[in-house]
Amino acid sequence: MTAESAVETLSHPAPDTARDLVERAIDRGAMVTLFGACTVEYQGRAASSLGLGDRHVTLKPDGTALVHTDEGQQPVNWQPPGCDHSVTVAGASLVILSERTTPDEELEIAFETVAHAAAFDVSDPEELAVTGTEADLKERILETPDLVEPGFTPLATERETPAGAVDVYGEDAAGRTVVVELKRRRVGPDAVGQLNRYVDALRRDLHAETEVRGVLVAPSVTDRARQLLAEKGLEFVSLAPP
Amino acid sequence: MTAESAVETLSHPAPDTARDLVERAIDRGAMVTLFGACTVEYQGRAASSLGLGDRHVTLKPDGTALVHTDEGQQPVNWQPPGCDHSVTVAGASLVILSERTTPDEELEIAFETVAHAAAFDVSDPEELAVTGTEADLKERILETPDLVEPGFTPLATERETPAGAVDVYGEDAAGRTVVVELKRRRVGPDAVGQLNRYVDALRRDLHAETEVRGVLVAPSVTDRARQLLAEKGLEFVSLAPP
DNA sequence: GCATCGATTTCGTCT
DNA sequence: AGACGAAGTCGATGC
Repeated sequence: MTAESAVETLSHPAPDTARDLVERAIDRGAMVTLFGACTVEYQGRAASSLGLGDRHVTLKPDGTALVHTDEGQQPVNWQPPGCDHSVTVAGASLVILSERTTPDEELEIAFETVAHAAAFDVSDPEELAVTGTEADLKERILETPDLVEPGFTPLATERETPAGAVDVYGEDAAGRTVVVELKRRRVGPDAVGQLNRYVDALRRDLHAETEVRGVLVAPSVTDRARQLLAEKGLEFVSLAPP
Repeated sequence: MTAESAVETLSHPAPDTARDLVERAIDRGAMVTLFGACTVEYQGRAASSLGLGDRHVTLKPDGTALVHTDEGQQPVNWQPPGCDHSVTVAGASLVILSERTTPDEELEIAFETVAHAAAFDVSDPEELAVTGTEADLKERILETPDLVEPGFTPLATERETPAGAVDVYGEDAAGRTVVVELKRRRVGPDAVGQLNRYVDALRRDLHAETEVRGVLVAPSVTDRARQLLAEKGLEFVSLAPP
């Protein structure tokens, strides 16, 4: 990150010229972008094929590959971090190959035409700071347990059960065990199923005479989720992250 | 998508020059990319702040915004399709603002330095064709129901229950109701919870004397998922998408 | 518009 | 490496 960051660009380069730039950029750990008409083939956990069209391709120094069309937030094709990228010229085409193992996956991008190629030297020392997450909601409850209900006492977070870890584990004013499942946003049936699994597991694990309550804490619930809560004898408390 | 796709680029432009290019590109429905040192602020469903660093920014004609660092497949910040993008100059900075309503969300990218700016005219007539999905697994079972078990007869797909839609609904050789939940890959406790919700719901809905079996079809299960299946009296059949 | 669920989910954390 | 659950998840479908 400098006032004059190192940038190398080519407009409508010949395949050989583009290959040289991409090869050098990958070698020195730069970020590469390509734009042009290409086809994309993927094989791995699934398989896909994409006919000729204009796309924007990004190769990151960590081994990520992204193929973006003009629509959508998600790339139309991609490869996760840790892949090996290589570039070759096949006839008049520039071919990008991105591969990895465990699982075996391969992404091939064949540019019939490269309209633009660029290499960027990237320096990014900063970490993203996010608020409004489930972790923030948990802290809020640990600071003010009464928000769950008067007399609630947290005893542990991430307490392990045979069905997984409970977000907040505690007891109510009457000494009954309380399992709290937190969600940062409006919840559906899946969250009720999750809470129910934990309550079930603890009822099995703890002594038979121990009463176990399950409380779902979230900003709101859907109708179906509320129905499922009622059927399972579980409770809901409306609360959002700070 | 032409042999000479329209591409406009600037290296180390002045803020005003970059603003003009970005503004014109947005107006004509082109894809915009920017690279340089910037800060990013987000407020909406959550909130985040990102200090100064080199990033690659993409603005798509459908209103998507993406901010990528040198690491990770996911953008460090973003805005989904449907947002309004605007560009202004504030002092020496180029500021990109991306906004939407329902929910109210705002992303502000302030470039201290623009190392590169580009506008791409995109034409992409092709649709992605994917195989190896859950839908492919479903088709496989409908074609050859014996893969679930000899004598299995599918009666409906996406059959509605009070707990959600069942992937494949049918009956076994003895006439018992069978609920099949499909997963394209190895499954954990969540899938068992899902299947259990459907089975529970149907046992309530159907007459008391009707026996309901639940079968999870996936390539494999985790130990915990297998344990939960056993506790709930549910079954597992190993099968992968074609 | 909301609800539900799949996804080549990705990502972080912990075992 | 695998398991488990969160995510500003996104995206597709149905109501």
